Amino acid sequence: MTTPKYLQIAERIRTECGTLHEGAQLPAEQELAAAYRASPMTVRRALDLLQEQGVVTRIPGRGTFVRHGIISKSSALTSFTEDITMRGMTPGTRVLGVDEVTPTSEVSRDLSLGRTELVLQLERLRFADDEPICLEVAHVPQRYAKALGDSALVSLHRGLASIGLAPDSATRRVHAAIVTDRQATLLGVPPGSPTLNIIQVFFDERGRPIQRSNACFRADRYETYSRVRRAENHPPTEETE
Amino acid sequence: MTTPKYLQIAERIRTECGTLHEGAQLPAEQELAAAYRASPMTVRRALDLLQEQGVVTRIPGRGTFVRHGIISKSSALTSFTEDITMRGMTPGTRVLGVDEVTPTSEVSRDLSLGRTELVLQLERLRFADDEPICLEVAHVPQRYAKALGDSALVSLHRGLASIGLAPDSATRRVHAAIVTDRQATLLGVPPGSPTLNIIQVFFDERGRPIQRSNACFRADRYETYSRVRRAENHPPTEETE
DNA sequence: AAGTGGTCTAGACCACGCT
DNA sequence: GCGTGGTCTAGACCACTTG
Repeated sequence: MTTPKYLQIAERIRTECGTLHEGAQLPAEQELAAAYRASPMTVRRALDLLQEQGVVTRIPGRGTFVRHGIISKSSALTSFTEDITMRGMTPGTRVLGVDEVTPTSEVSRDLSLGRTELVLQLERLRFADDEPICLEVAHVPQRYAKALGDSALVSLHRGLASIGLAPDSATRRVHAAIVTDRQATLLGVPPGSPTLNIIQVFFDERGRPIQRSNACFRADRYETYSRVRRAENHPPTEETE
Repeated sequence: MTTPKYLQIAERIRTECGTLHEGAQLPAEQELAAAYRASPMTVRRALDLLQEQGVVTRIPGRGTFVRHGIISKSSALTSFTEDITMRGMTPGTRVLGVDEVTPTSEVSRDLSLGRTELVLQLERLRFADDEPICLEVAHVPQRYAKALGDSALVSLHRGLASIGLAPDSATRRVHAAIVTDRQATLLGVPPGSPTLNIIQVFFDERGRPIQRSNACFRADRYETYSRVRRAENHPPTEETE
């Protein structure tokens, strides 16, 4: 077994949750332990994970309950593929277009481009279990895109990483909007539907912008979930550095 | 001892880290277990917490090391007032209603309420520079609300903090929607306008849920912004596409 | 009183980084 | 080979909710 048992159990429970209705009660931890032939502590750890990811809620003295919000999760630097697989669904992608274009002023500013620099524009329709979820437009400075070749069509981040430009941090803006006609058609939602838009600018470890992404999600199938903590206050004594 | 031992140990190790220099190696888990007179699993859980909070780094086969350099979690736990002030605007609030109500099943789950427990519901219209931008509905378990009195009307978070229930962490869900008729009227936007909805559940330092908030923002006047970093795991693993 | 999750124990074995 | 963290066991007791 290369993958830890608690992760295997978490996956099995996660898919199990997919077949249950919202608010359904899961078997008690001891029963789960017996069912999956593991010790209570191991099952507990799997449930800890699922709770952290918003898949279940646990109420002391009551039980453990299913909680499918919509999709989502994103507190760290996550990709669409990670987000979807983490919810037990199968991600898919259809490339709609690849072009060299003159960037808009907003793209140019976000990527710190020179005045004459072009960008590679990659437009993709994203799926979860064969249903369209997201229309994404990505931009990469042309000087990086050349080194990418066709690997960009497979996985943009992996392609960038292979040429020494692994994303290390990102800025993220989230806002709501109404679908455009084109978005409505591609996403298969009626006109007037709301969308959740996430604009990210990725930076490598040296702080250079390497990619911008404008992702438009169906609001009825996607939400973000994250856990935040109060500012970390303590290095109480000194921070001379 | 009402507070769990692993939390006590985490606090002691945390303060211990404050007196050590960056990168200093902590004693092995077994030594820590002996020093704090706890079992290995309990110490492990304390270290899990500290690692998640960025206080220490653990490297398999090497050891556990102090890491008080970084901080700046993605988006910290902020209140509406802090948020608006930080954007250079002047916050304002109008209380629309205060009631004791039977919670919906969703509120009940999020706050881990007993089946018969009531909640204090506080509905507020929030302003930035005298313009309405957010309609917020907050819920507090009745057993806490009693100790609050009228201080809740001034500042909910400050009131909770004054009775020893300072928010320490929160879960945050963000999704998009279309205004209801009532929201449109209160926020002063036309029907069919998009909204950015943020549902937060606040927890005290012991992880007990103390408040839930459902905030509905005008999409034309509000977006979230955050900076995220790659997970601090090991350098070169995992995909980000 | 019964059932649930929350905590805790006192060990075990493994994979890994080192020398 | 040694020490480290990572996983896992098979129980135990407690606090809590519910009938």
